[in-house]
Amino acid sequence: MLTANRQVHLGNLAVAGVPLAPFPGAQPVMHFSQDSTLYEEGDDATCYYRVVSGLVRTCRFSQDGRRHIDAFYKPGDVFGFEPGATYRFTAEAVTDCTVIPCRRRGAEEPEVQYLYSCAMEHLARAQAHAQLLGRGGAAQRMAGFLLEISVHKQAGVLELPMTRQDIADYLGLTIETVSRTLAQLQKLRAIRLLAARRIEITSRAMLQELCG
Amino acid sequence: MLTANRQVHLGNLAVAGVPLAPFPGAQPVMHFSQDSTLYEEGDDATCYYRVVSGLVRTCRFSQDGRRHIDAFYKPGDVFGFEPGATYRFTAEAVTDCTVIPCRRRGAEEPEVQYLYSCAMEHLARAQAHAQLLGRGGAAQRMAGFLLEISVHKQAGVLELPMTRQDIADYLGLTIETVSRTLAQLQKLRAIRLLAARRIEITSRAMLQELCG
DNA sequence: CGAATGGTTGATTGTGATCAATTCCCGTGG
DNA sequence: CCACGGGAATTGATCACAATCAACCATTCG
Repeated sequence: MLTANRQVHLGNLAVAGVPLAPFPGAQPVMHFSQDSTLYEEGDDATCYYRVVSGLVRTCRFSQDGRRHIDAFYKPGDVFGFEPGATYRFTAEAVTDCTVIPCRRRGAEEPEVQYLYSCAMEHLARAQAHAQLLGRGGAAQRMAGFLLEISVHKQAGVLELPMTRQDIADYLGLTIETVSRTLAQLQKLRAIRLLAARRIEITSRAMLQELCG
Repeated sequence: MLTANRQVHLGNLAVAGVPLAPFPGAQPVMHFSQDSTLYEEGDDATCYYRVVSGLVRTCRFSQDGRRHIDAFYKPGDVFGFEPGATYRFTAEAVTDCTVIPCRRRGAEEPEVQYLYSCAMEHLARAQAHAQLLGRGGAAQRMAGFLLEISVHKQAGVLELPMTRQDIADYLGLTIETVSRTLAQLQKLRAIRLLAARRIEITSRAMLQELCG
């Protein structure tokens, strides 16, 4: 088992001990296994989802075969709502995961109120992502990514649920560059590579300085 | 005069002849001259705005001095609403422009309904921007940019209100690369450079193929 | 044990950044 | 009208960084 979010209690909808806001119109939970597809780009956007456990990615493919990862969603995050009638991204399970689907209804209250806050949350993330990609260097992007996924983590040790390819496609780099850049950050004493998927952040300050 | 949106009628709030949706809580219009600042990152986000005429950019500076342009807003677009209490970007006038400010009120109906659709619109744009920046080549980014700003334009000739530096900061490139890439696209017969700020799109299909 | 997958490391190439002149475009003033 | 000046844009030469191509290593699984 890659992920181990043992604190999930479906009964009261709490993740890691933190109770979640009510999720209007929730349906029974669904399980997906690693690398399976939750929905595909172009499908009718009948539902949006909240992640209960595991990690989900939304992505899209260019016609030259390159994959662009739009975002990662961790427990508590909501994804899959759309301005239009169809999904603009494909959603896939990075790890085995559990999600709560929720039928889209015709923009009633208080659903809109809730969705609005979600949309703003997503907006901020997408803008941050664009800024990350606009920044020149691989080190800057990598530093930004590490800070992004380690936010809300007080402990210095990160478990990365995603592969190097996932990271590369999220940062607009190649796996080789991701690997080299991590090695380089380790040489700078900003991080320590405990294992391929385990990273200790030894100097958050240095990462922040790197990504500006 | 750089911009010439002569069809603006303030009386009935129409832009280029197309009537705009009502703008709840609108205040008297404001004018800003080229390169002036509408608000700065960190200011209290008291208002959001709709562009009546001209072009507005939202941007942010990294501590190494590099500028990242988040988005351009043209007549009819709404910008400046925020998840938090302060602006996360600086807004500047690319050209002389006129905007309608609107006080943020405490999330009442039907304001939220309206803001929700704006947020989703912004979200889609920010995601598209991130994807543009994630794509490798300068030609791909440039092609994507040209398609983006020429959408809703049937005529083949584009008037660019922004400088090469603006384009560069939006695409995460340098002005030299922007210039060279445009020249290259011209050699491919995808566009024709009529003047520095006038571009004719001769093959939209080729641009689409380039950016995938 | 061998195959498969994911990750790292090395050598080389290619693309865009950087540094450095020019050229173009406009508005101004003689 | 033309000369001039200044900002914007283009073009050229070189350099740096990440992509690519290619082995190689580590771990897991049959």
